[in-house]
Amino acid sequence: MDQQPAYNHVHEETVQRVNEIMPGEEELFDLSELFKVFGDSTRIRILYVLFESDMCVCGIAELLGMTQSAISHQLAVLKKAKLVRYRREGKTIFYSLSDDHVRTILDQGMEHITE
Amino acid sequence: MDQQPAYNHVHEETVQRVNEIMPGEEELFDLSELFKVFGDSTRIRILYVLFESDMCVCGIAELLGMTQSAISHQLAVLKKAKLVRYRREGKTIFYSLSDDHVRTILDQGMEHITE
DNA sequence: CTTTCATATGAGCAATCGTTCATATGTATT
DNA sequence: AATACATATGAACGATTGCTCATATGAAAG
Repeated sequence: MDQQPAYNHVHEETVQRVNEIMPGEEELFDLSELFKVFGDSTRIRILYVLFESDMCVCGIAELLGMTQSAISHQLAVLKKAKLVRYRREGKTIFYSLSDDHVRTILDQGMEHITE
Repeated sequence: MDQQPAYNHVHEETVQRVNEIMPGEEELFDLSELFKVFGDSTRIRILYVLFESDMCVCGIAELLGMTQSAISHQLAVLKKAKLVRYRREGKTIFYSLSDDHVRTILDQGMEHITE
């Protein structure tokens, strides 16, 4: 008896090519989680601050005119995504950017929206 | 009478440098809106499909194992962000990628998560 | 050890998001 | 015109998000 093809509208060849390049479930999850982090203007502003200088939490809060708590929550998100590092100096904790992908990703995004 | 400085923890010089490079309110909004679009694995999967081939809505739906409605809603989001184009051919509408930033942004994201 | 300053964290709330379901729009075929 | 097919869209739902508020942790100074 005939086996029905899984796809009717798409060439089987195309299906195979797509399946070859499609990232796995876990990679897709991690990738979308990463971009979610960039998907908030407060977090983007924090990253732009850190482009210029390492800074403590209350410094960032002052500069952006937001509460310490709000900034701390967002830094936790950036930290979890490994976009920022931190070091302790006495009572103060200084945050800094962890790598260059941050800048590249933001620059590419900026290019897209300004064309 | 002495004017109190606006910021206590941050050097005035740093404040100025940050204000110079910080994108304006509208740019920040657009930028975060753009990255929100990448922040969903269904939309990322659609983009990966379109890397391989232009495709109709029901084709994408079949390939990804999702409903036509769900895909159509997400394509509307991608369309609004100008990440995809479309052309009509009879009853069918074919979607395709609109520019190369999509690939660069996804590649940079992938580099970040796989290191 | 108590106080103070810097930061982190948990609960709660309004707002936003992604999907489903039902239905509307639009194009070709008869 | 009537039907069929491809796509779009609006309402509704549970889930997630970003902030606030109150409080906890942690380090230095007294």
